[in-house]
Amino acid sequence: MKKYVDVIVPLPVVGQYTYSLPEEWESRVQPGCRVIVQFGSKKFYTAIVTRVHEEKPEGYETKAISEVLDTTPVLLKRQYDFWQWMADYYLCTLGDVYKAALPSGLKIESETLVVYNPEFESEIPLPLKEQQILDLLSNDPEQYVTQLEKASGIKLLLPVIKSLLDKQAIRVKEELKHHYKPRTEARVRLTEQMRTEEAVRLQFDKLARVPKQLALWMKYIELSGWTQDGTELKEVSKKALLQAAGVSPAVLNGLVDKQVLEVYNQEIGRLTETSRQLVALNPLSEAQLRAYTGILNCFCEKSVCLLHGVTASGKTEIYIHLIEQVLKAGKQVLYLLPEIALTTQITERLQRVFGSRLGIYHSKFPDAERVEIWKKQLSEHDYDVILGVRSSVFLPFRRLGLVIVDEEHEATYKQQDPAPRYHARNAAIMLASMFGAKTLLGTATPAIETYYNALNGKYGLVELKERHQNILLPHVELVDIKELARKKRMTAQFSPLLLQKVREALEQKEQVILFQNRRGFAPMIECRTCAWVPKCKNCDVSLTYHKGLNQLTCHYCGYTETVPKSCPACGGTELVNRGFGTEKIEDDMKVLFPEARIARMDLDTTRTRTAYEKIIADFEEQRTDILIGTQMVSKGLDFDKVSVVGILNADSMLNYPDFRSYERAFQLMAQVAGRAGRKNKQGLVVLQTKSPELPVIHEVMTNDYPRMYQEQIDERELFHYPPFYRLVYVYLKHRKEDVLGQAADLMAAYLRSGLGSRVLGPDKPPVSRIQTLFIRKIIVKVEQTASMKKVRDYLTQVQRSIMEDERFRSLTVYYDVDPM
DNA sequence: AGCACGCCGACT
DNA sequence: GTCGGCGTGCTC
Repeated sequence: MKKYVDVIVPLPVVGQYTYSLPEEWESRVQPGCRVIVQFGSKKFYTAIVTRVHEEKPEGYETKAISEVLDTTPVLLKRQYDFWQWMADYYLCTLGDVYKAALPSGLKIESETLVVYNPEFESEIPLPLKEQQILDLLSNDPEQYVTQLEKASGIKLLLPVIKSLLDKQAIRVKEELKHHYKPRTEARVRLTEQMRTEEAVRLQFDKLARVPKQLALWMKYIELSGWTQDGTELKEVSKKALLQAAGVSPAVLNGLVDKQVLEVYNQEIGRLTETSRQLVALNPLSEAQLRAYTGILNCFCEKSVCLLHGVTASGKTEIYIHLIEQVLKAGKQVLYLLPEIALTTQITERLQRVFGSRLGIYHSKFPDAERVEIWKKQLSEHDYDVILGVRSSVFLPFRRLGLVIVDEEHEATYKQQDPAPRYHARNAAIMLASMFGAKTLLGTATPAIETYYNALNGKYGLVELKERHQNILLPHVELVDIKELARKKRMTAQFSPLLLQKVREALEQKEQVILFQNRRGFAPMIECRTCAWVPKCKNCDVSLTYHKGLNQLTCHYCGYTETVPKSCPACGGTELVNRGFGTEKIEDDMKVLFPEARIARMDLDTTRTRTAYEKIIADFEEQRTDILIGTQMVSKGLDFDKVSVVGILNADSMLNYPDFRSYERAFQLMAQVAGRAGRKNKQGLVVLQTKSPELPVIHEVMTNDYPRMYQEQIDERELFHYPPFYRLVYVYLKHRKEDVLGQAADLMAAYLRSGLGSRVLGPDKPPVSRIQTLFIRKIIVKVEQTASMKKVRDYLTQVQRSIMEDERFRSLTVYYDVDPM
C-alpha cells in the first residue's frame, strides 16, 4: 500500500499538506520527524510529519518528500498537542507555532542560487539591469539571489532574473542551507599498528634521535594515560597535546608520517559542563517553610498555585527546595524567568545547587547552542531542570513535573509581535496540565488576572508577608501635590515633606531613591489649576501633545484636536506641558542639596552594561546618596541602606494611555516602595499625587492588593470597554496586522473568560471557533473607511446578538485569562 | 512566506 | 499603447 504523510510547513498557512512517502523511507519516517518538502514551485522547507497514513488525497497529485532528516522524532506527542492548543488558543496557524518553537538550526530552508552560463553570448545589447547582473556573475559564477540583490541594489530583481533565464543566460537552482554544524575537535590517537604494548615500548627507542618527536610522543603517552596493562586510553585533543609538549604542528606531522599517531575529528558539544562544587540547600526559615508546605498542600488539590511573597522574602530558596523535591520523584522542572540579563544571581545560585542537571535556555544564546539543548532534551541524558525565558516552553520534555513562573506579572512573558502572540505564563500552565504537572506562579506583585484567579479559588494562594531577615515593610505617606501646588508650596516637583525627609535621611547618612516614571515624559498637557488632562472622546485615554502642530492626538485611534485656549473643567488659562524627565529632577536636586552625591539611572545613563553596573555598585557601596531613576530602580538588586523613597508623580503612570495603566502603576509603585527599609528601621515612602482619591492610591498606601477590573457582562460593559473596538478601528483604518492580532487576543480573552466546557457543552463549537468567526464578521462588515462611530455601532449590535446567545449567559468577564 | 495572476494609473 | 503599483488566491 502506498504511504502518505501529513506535514506542517513553517508558513502561516492553515491546515496541513499531504506528500507521498517513497517506499525506501517508509520504515524510517514517523510522526514528529523532520522532512524536506518542496512547497510551491521552487522553495524547499523543513516540514514536520504529524501523521503517516495510506489515504490517497483526491483532487490533486501529491509531491513526494525530498529528504528525511530524522530517524527519531524531534517533536514529541506532548509537544505536538501543545502546539495544537496554542494555534487554536492564540488564533494562528500551526506553522506559526512551529516557526516560534524550533531553533532555526533545525529548520533548514532552500535559497535560490543563480548560476552563470559562460556559453551565453548576446547578439543584441542587453538592458542595463540585466547586464549589471551578468557582470556581477562573471566575477563569481554562483550567487544567492539575496546576495545579488544587495550587490546590485536593484529592488525588483525577480523580473530581471526571469528575463535572463528566458534568454538562457543564467540557470537557477535551489540549495539547502545547513545552518547548524556540530562542533568538532581534532584529536590524536595511536594508529592501528601501534596499539600493542610491544610497539609502544619500541617506539621510545626509535625516536631517540629525534628529540622533539620523542618529547611529543612521551607527552602523548602521559596524557592518554597509557599503562602496560592495556587499559582504555583517554582521548587527547590535538591542541592540548601540542601545547603541553610545547612543539609545533610540524612535529606531530612527522609522527603522523611515520604512522605512529593519527589525527581524527570528534564531534563535541557546545554546552559547557559545569564542574562547579555543588553546595547543599540552605535551610528554610520558619516563614519560608510555612509557605513551602502551603504550596505542597495546595498542589494536592489544585494544579496552579500563586506564591504572593513580598520583595525580599526569599522566594528563590523556596523554589530550590521544591525543585529538589520534584527531582527526587524523577520528574523535570521548567523554571521560567522574564529576562536572564538581570538575574545572574539566580542562574549562579541554581548552578551551584544543581550543577550539570541544569540547562539554561536563552534567546540571546547562539542558535547552535539552542539546537544542542533541544537535542539533549530528546536524548537519554536530558537536563532535569531548564532555566529559561519565554520560548523555553517549547522545549521537548518527557517527565515534566513542575513549572515555576518567576515574576509572573512581567509583561515580557507576552509575545507581542510575530504570531503566535502567546503568553508564556498561560502557555506554561497549559503545558503543565498536559503533563499532569503543577505550576507555581511567584511574584511580589501579581498580575490582576492571576490574583483574581487565586482569590476565586481557581488557583491556590500562598502568601508570604514577612520579609527575610525581619526587614519591615515601609510606611507610606501620601502627599496631595495638587493642593500644595495651588497654595504655591511646591519647590519644583518636591513637596515640603519629601524635602524634609530627604534632608533627615542625608543627615543620618542614609540613602534616598527618587522615582519618576519615564512615561511621565510622554508629552501631555495639563491644567495648572485643576490638573485636568485632555482625553480622547472615543478611547478614554489621555491625548499626546505635539508641540510643533499645537495639536493633541490619540495614540490609539488617531483622533486629533487643537489645544484648547482654556481649561474646559475650570476655565483656567494655564495649560502647561507636563512630564518632567529625570534629568530635570537631577538638576533641581543638585541645587537643593549641593553637598549630596547624586546619581541618575535611566535609559540615557545606562547605555552600556558597565555603566549600569557602576551605578548600582556605587549606590550599593554608598558612594552615592541619592539615586534618581525610572522604573529601572524598581528591579534588580536589594539596596540595604535606603530609608526614603520618593514617588514624585504617581499620576504620570495612571494617565498612561493603556488599559492596564492602573495595574502597572500599582505594581511599579509597590516595587519601588519595596526598596525602602532596613534591617532595624522601617522605611518611608513619600507618595506624591494629584489624585489622592483614586482607589489605586489607597491600595498602594495600605498594600492592599487591587481587586478591580472584574466586570459582569452587561449591555454597557463588554463592548463599551474601549480596548477591543479601539484596536479593531486601528486595524480597519491602517490595516495593521499586528493590531488585528492584538484585537484577536483581546476578544479571545473576553469570550474565553470563565467559560468552561460546562457552559459550552460537547456539542457546541469550540470557543476559539466562535472568536474567529466573530472577528471575521466584524471585519467583513465594517468597511475600511469606517468611522469610530460606525465600529462602535456595529459592535453594539453584535453585542446584542451575543447577549441573546444562551451560551454567554452568566459570563464573567475580565481581561487576559488563562487556559481552561 | 513566496509567487503568479490580474487589474488600474503615469510614462517611454 | 505598456511598465509597474498592490490586491487576491494558492501552494499538497
